[in-house]
Amino acid sequence: MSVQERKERERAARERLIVATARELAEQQGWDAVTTRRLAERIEYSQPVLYSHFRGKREIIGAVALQGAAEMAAAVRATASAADGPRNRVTAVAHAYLDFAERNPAVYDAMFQLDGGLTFAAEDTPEPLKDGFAALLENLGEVAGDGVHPGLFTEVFWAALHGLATLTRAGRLPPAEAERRVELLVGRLAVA
Amino acid sequence: MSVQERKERERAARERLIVATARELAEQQGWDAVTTRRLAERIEYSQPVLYSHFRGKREIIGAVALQGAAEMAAAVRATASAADGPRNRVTAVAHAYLDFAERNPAVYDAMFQLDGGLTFAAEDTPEPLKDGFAALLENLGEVAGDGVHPGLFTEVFWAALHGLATLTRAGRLPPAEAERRVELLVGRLAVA
DNA sequence: ATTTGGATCCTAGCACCGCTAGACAAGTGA
DNA sequence: TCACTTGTCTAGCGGTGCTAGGATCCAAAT
Repeated sequence: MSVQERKERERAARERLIVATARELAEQQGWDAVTTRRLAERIEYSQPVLYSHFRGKREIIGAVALQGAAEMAAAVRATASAADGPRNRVTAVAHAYLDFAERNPAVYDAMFQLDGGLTFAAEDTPEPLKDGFAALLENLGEVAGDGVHPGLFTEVFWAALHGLATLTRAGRLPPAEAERRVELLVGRLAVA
Repeated sequence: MSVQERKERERAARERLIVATARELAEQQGWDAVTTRRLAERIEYSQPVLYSHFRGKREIIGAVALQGAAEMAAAVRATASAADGPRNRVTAVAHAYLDFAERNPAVYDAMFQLDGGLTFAAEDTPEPLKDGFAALLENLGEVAGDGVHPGLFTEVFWAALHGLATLTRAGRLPPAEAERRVELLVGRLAVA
């Protein structure tokens, strides 16, 4: 059985290599540059090998997105736990979110702009995605205010952050005043 | 000179036909289905004709985006002018914006998700885009609150609407509670 | 030790994409 | 009527995601 186990290990390692390489290539040159040919060449296998791990390019994007969701959840939790008081936590979460989006634009695209074939807001939503939302909920729910459902509040806050992240990065908003926009958003939405 | 004028008229008409057909096709089957071949076939000309009007597919997307921006600005102004009181106007604007995004998903994509080669937030930004932002500013600026720059407030409000629009349509947010999210957003952000 | 069978991987190719060079026809002015 | 410009089309380039079918290699069975 040892032989089979080794093969499975190697196969899993190659799958991780594919995802990591796709992510790396996307961050370096954008998702348009992530073609199945280039990706195959980088991992030093032929194209069809990709399709023995994933149904297609979409699923590779989805895998990068899941990895990103887990990292973002961790980043949010780490920043939030270092802040004291609900209000400071909210500010910290907002910054952690926007920083992640800015520092990992390709991963952020995989999560929210591209079609990774992932299901959101449903029962069969993959765990990392649910957990990413949970990380926001944990820290934002406490400033939802009386009579406001924490989940709903988190959705609105998240949507606002998402809007800021995407519009800023696409050049729709001047980056200079980013910090003041965050302050305004947190100041108005969060009920201390 | 009359012959030349007629030709110019016909040429302008054909250009409008291209944009209208691209938009129609995108709304019917999504932007992925808008290929230069299919588009050429629908307007009953060959592919190269498209390139005598536009530099490429990107510019066609941009033309649809500009058309959409003008329509959205008109929709926002029309809805806002029918509401009395600053607060009602803000709610009306939010609904007009989200309705437009929901009813014209392909146009909204052309404006904000796809690359139409347009410049935003700069001097050489095309007029319809500036005017679209102006339409928001006119109605949102009055509820920015003391000491808050109306432009900055509008940017934040717009970002929030954009986040709601995109996340909802991409299935990231359950559509059921859309109305309550708008209420929460307007209630918190707008200073009466 | 040899053979066999199955897993693994690659070469080659399909249909499609955005885009363009160059041939061809149609209409204009002399 | 003839030359010429203008407009349009056919054909094709290099690229895309994806897959069929054959070659190879290696573990298990004889």
